[in-house]
Amino acid sequence: MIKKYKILVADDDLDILEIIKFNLERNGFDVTVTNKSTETYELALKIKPDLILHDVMMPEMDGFQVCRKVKHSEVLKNIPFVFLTARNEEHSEVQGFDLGAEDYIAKPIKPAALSTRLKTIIKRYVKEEELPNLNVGIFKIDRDSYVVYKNEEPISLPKKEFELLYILAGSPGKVFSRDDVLARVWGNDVYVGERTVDVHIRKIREKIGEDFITTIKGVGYKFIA
Amino acid sequence: MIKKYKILVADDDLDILEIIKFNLERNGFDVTVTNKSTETYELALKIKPDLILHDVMMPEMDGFQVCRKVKHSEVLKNIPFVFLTARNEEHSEVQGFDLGAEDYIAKPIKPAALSTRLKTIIKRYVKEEELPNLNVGIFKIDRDSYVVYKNEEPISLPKKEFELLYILAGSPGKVFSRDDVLARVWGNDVYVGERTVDVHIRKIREKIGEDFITTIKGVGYKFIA
DNA sequence: TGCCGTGTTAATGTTACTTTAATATTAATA
DNA sequence: TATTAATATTAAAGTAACATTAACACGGCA
Repeated sequence: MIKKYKILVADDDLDILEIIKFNLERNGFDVTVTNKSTETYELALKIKPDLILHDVMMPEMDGFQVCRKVKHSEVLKNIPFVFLTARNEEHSEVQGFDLGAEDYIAKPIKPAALSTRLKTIIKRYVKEEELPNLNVGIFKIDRDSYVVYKNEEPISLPKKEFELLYILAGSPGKVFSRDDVLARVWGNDVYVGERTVDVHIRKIREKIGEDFITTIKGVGYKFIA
Repeated sequence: MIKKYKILVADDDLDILEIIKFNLERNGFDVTVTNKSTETYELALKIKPDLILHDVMMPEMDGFQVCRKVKHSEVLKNIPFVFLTARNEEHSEVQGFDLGAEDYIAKPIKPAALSTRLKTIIKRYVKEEELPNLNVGIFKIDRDSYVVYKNEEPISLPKKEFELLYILAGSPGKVFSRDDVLARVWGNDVYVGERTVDVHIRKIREKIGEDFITTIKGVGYKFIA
């Protein structure tokens, strides 16, 4: 499962919203938009975005007000808040605003740059939980190199097979239903058939041997060490 | 990656700020400006500039006061602090000020000269971290000469190819995503497409041989020793 | 000025991974 | 052992990811 970052975008210009949404989604973000800054806070509470991208100049509430409100919320205050500013607006005003370490992006927006920039900002905040390498029985499962060692023999697995084995081997003996596996390897919003899991299990068994993953009929699969 | 130096500029004249900002940015600096000397210190704490360029004569706090404050901060005291002085101000006053090894620049400013001058000053302070040469398997990667030796055979690589190989070979076996590579070789604020990495990998493989960089589909590339 | 080397992009080709669907096999149980 | 449900197996279709090539832009330099 590739972590899909959620971005909340607020701008009163519907065209800009459209452009941003289109481009970010094409780059694998999960995008929610609003054209009313009064809604930003409620929306943020609801969807818990990984980043808020907010126009500075908006009717009713400006970006600074929204930012302050967000930063006073226990739940939301750790979400990076990025300002969108028109080129001729006062950048210094943004810079002077006590943002913690917030950032700002100037319009007009360069789509290619935007995704990269946001990813960088998110990564700075959300320190990816480092998933540990595993040592289970005769197997060593090494995420750094995407290689599984059976005793000393290196076996290279493609992504899905690797992640599936990683989940199973992470809790040896525990049975995972196909639904569990799909949720954890494919993610909660990807819908593929359950038989797909069977096929991947087949591939893994071919590569690491038949004796390490057992089937519990009517339940699912488990890894045995 | 070319290190992009951050300059913090303080001057009460907005026109001068504009000119300086424009010219420094054109020369590849990352520029933050303020027209309030009372803000300099806070801003510096926030953005950690590589150099502070500060007008001497400013309302509220003059440059000397700001400089003193900065030099008393554990975090900031190693940042070079450069004074901007009007031609008819007392240079001797600046020279007499106990600056450590600070510098000053006289207005009116010659844009072309400015960038060069600042670069020189920064380099004097910021001793570039010395990256070590690598010996990995049959390869020797020599930063001094930008040459890769495969056994004894010297292979000359252009900059980007060299840096890319250097990153990969620096952690043999570890998989680097294209994003990782872009961040580390191109830097966090340069936006080129991911396919660019593929092309460079191609060039490197052509030169050092096909068997040393492996592709992990869906993940990235790794160097094997 | 024109050429060469480097870096980037875009277009196209190719590979191999993923998913599905069809069929076979196995296990439970009556 | 016949029936059924569940899983295994396989091949084929679909797709995503990567490889390759060519074209262009740009700067340095003869």
